[in-house]
Amino acid sequence: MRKNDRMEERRERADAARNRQAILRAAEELLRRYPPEQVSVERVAAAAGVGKGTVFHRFGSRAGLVRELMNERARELERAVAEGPPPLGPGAPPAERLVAFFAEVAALAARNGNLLAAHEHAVLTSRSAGEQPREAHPTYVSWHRHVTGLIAEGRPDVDADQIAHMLLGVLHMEPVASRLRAGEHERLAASYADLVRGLMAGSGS
Amino acid sequence: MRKNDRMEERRERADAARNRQAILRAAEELLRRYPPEQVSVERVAAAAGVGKGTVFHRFGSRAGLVRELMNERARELERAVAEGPPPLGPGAPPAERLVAFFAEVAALAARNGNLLAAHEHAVLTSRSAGEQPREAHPTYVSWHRHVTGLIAEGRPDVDADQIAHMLLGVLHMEPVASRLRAGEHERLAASYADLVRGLMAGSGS
DNA sequence: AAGATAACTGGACCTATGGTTCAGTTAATA
DNA sequence: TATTAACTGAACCATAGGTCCAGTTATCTT
Repeated sequence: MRKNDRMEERRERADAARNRQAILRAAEELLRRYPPEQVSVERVAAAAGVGKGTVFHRFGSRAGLVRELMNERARELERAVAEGPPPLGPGAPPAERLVAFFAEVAALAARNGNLLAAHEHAVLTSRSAGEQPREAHPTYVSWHRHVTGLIAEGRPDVDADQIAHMLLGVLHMEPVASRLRAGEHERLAASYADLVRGLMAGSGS
Repeated sequence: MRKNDRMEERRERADAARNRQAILRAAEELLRRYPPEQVSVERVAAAAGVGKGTVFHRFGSRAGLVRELMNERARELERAVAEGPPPLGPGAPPAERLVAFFAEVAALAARNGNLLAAHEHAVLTSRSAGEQPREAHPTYVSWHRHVTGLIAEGRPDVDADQIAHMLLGVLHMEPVASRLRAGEHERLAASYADLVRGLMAGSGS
């Protein structure tokens, strides 16, 4: 029921949009080069050329900032999964869709260095109480639903919900993440494939 | 090359040993009842009836304290795995040993509430640089070696090392951990069994 | 175009917490 | 009982997330 695009525009002033981008890009750059615990909000603000208050005004908290960064990255994959060509998109058998999905996720994680670790770090060091845990993150929810659905399709006898959590959680493991940062995402994808194919092929016992 | 037990005793004065226990038990109790971020070192010290400096003198850092707590818990399982009766101990086929191992680990984690999360939290919030990451923890190394060996035994064609990291990492997932805290460790164990049996039954493709 | 309005900005300030220091205390040894 | 080395704990420090608010500025209204 909004009048037009100008009303939309009014939501964010031109200078605010500029600073928003500057902050996001600065955070991205710093996180690419340093471990999360060395990237304080203040440092991000300085690199973006704004005050610390601005960052908190726009993003609410450190966690909010990192979350925004993750959303940016995850949107593309989300679309490919929902409506792209098989095996990632609809049409292929569930086992192959899962294998493709995890390969894609691994590649995404590898391309984005410390982002996952940064999110973990941000959630854990957030002092404002209202911080949502990782599993409430829209992207996580969406991925989890996708994986759960595919598992259930191929293996109606297992606890798909739980196993989906387990498989997705792997990305947050430090030993896994460090290899990801080193670019070895194909190795992770291969192991995902072994696990998933084994699971989907198995029967009630 | 030590002379006798008394020399051993000299390493820790009677009052120190008492306080050491008091600190450990206080931390344990607090972690059972509150999430890790609400259990500051100072609060532990107060509950144990000692000063904060004492805690740091004995354990080096927050992470050191939690690590000690974890070691206490893990020792028993480690022994059962190395020399206990099958299927946990030697003698059973690798797939069954893995299933038994993960069931045991899940039960251990469930019994100890927030300990795993606390360790994660401690490592991440530690400000002293020298903190070892989780995968350098002796217990983790030992578990990882065990799992790697069993996987390799049954499936020489997969990346056992990597998959072992993935399977062990599951315990640190927040959605998994929260269910664990709620006592649902059998559900986790069942899913572990599904994954492991599928993996171990599968062949090269 | 000018005034009104609401949003944006940024730096001073607050607070929590992990960690350090060191002078005094006390258990073990000879 | 004297000596010594370890233990203790309270005051202190540094850092980083988060809050505040007075001044600024884009956008809307008339």
